[in-house]
Amino acid sequence: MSAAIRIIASQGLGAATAAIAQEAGVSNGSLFTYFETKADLFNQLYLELKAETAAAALDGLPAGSDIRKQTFHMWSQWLRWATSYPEKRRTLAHLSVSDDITPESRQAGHQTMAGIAKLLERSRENGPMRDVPLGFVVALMNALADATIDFTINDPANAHKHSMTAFDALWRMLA
Amino acid sequence: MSAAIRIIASQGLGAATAAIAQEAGVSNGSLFTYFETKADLFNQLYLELKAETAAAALDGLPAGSDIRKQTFHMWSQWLRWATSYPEKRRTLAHLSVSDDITPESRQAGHQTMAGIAKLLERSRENGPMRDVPLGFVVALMNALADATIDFTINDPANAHKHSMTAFDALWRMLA
Amino acid sequence: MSAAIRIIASQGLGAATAAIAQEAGVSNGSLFTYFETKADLFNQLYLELKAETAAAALDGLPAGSDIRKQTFHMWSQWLRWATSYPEKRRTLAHLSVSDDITPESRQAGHQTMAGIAKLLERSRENGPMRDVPLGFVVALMNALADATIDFTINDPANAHKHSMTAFDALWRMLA
Amino acid sequence: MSAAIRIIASQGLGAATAAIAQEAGVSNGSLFTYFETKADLFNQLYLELKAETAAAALDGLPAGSDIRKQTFHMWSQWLRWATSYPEKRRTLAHLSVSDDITPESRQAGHQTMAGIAKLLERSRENGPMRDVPLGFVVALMNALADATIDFTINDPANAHKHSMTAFDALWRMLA
DNA sequence: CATGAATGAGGCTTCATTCAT
DNA sequence: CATGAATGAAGCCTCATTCAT
Repeated sequence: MSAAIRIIASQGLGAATAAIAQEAGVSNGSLFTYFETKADLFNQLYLELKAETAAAALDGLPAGSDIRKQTFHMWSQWLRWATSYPEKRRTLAHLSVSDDITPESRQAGHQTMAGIAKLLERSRENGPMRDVPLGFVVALMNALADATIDFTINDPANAHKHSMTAFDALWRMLA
Repeated sequence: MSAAIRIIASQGLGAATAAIAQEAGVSNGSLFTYFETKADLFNQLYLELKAETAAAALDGLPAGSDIRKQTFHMWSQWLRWATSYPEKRRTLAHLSVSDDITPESRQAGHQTMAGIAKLLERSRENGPMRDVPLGFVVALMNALADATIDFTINDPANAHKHSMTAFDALWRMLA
Repeated sequence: MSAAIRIIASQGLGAATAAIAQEAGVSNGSLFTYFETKADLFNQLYLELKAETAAAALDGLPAGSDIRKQTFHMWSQWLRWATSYPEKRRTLAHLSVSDDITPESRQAGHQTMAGIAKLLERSRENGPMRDVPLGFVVALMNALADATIDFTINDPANAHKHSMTAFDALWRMLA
Repeated sequence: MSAAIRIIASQGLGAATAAIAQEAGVSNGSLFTYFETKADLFNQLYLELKAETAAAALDGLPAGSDIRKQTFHMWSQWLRWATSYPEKRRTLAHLSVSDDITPESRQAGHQTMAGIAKLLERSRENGPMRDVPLGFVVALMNALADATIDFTINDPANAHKHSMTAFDALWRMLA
C-alpha cells in the first residue's frame, strides 16, 4: 500500500501495477494475491487514505473546548496532515477523481468523515447555513480545505497564515 | 472538439482517440491532422473550455450595478453555464487534473479568468480578505463554485437555491 | 529529385514522402503526379545517381594515355565525386540495399557502368585476373571503391593519400 | 533470435515485430519481455552475428603454419560460414547498414574482429600496405569478402574457385 | 496540373492479468 | 503463498496514397 502511494503520487493512476509491485519489493504476480484487481487496490487505498485523513483531523480533539476551537483544531490537523504527507494527499486527490472508485467506496469514504460532519453540524447550527443540507456544507468545507492545501503546497513557508486565513473565511461562512 | 467533449465526458481522459474520431465522424488518422497529439487535443480543449467558462460567467455583466450585484451576476452565469452544459463542465473537470495539461496551458487558463479575478479584487477590497493574496482568494472561490456545481448536478431541482446559498456564503467570506 | 536526395541522405529511406515534397516546395499530393509510387521515385533516383556516378567517373577520360593512367583517372574522379557530393553518395548507398529497387533497375544500373567495366577489362587483360568473370572483377573494384569512400569521409584530410593507396592496391590485384 | 534471423533475411528490417514473434512461436507481447525495443533486438542480433562470423573465421586456425596459410584459412572459413548460413549473412548485411545500430554496437562489433585484424597486421607487415592505417586495410578486406560472398551466393557451384581468386587478389594487395 | 485534407491499414509498444513452477 | 514469464488486447501514431476542389 505505501509503495502504491509513492508510485501513484509520482506517476499518477496510470502507473503500471508492475511498478507498484517492484517498489513494494514483491513480484508483479504477488500483487494480485492481495488485490483482485488494480481497481480493487485503488478502492482499498482510497478508503485507507480517507480514514487516515479523518483520523488525523480528529486526533487529539479538545473535547471540552468550545465548538470554534474544536473545529479549528480539526482544520489545523487536517491541513498539517496533508502538508506533512504530500504523497498521500496527492494520491488521494488522484483517486478521488478516478472512475475506478466505486459508488460504494465513495459512500464509505463519506461515512469516514462523519466525525468531521458532526463538528460542522454544531458549527453551523446557529449560523446562516443552519438550514442548508449538511452534505452541501461538508462539500463546501472540503472544497475550501483542498484549495487551501493546494495553495499551501506551493507556498509552504506561509502554511500557518494560509490555514488561519482560510479557517476564518470558513467560519464566516458557517457561524 | 465537440465530439471530444462528449466522449471525454462519458469515458474520461482514457477514451481512445479512435472513439473521439468516430464520434466526430472522421477517420482515426484524420484526428491527427488537426491535433499533433492526444495531449495537444487536451490542451486545446482545456483552453477553449476555460475561455468559454469565463466568457459565460462575464456575459451581460451589469457594468453600472454595485459590486455585489455584479459578482452575483457572474456567479449565477457561471453556475448556469456549468449546469446547462454538464458535459463541457465534466470534461473541463477531467482536463483540469490531467498531467497532460502543460504549465503553459494552465497559465493561459488563469489569464482567461482575469475578468473574474478583477471582480473578486473589488469585492474583497474592504473586507476581511483584503490582504490575502488574490490568487488564494480566486482559488477559494473556484473551489466553492466547483463544489456547488457538483452538488447542483445531483440535485438540479434546487439549482437556484444552492446557487444563492453558496453565493451568500462566498460573500460572507469576502466582504 | 534533389530534394529527395537531401531528405534521404539525412533521414534514410524511411523518410516520409511528405517530407520530400515539402523540401521540394510542392504539396504532398503533387509528388504523386511525377512518381506513381514511392518505390518508383526510388528507382528513378537510383538510376539517376548511378548514371551520374558513372558519368563523373568517366568525365575527361584521357583517351590517349595508357590504361593505367586512364583507370587511375576514372578512380580519382569517382572518389572525388563521391566525397564532393556526400549526400548523393549516401542516398545511393541507401538505395543500393533497398528492396524497392527492382531487378530491372539494378540491371540498368549495371549497364550504366559499362564504360567503367571496359576500362577494367583492359586493365586486367594481361594480369592475374584475366580469366575471372568480368562481373566479379567489377564487383571487387566496386567494393574497394565504396570502402575507400567510406574511410575517406571519416578522414577527409587524407583523401588524396587514401585514394592513391587504394588504387595501388587495386592495381596490384588487377595487373 | 533465430526467428528474427529468418524473418529479417526474407523481409528485411522493415519486418513487423509481430512477424518475428510469430515465427518464434510466442505472442507479440512476449518479444518485449526479452528485448526492450525493436532496435534493441537489432543491436543484440548484430553483435551475436558479428561474433559468430568472427568465431567461424578463426575456428581451427592452424597456429603453426605460416601467415599466408593462416590468413587463407581464416578467409576460407569466413566464406564457408557466409555461404553456409546465407540467412545469417543476409541479416547481418541488413543490420550493418541500419541506423538502429548504435555507435557502441558498431564499436563492439569491430572489437570482435580483433583476431582477424591481427592476422592482417602480420600479413601486410612487410608488404606495400605496411604504412597504411590498419583500419583501412581491414575495411578493404571486408569489402572484398562481402563482394566475394555476394558473388558466390549467385554462383555457388564455383564457390571454391571464387574464394581462391579473391584471396589471391587480396594477397597481392597485402603482401 | 496543383493542392492538401482525408483515409485507414499497420506498426510498435504497454500492461493488467494468468498460471505453471 | 511467491514468482515472473507469457499473453494478447488495445492504444497512439505514421504515412503512402487518393481525390474533390
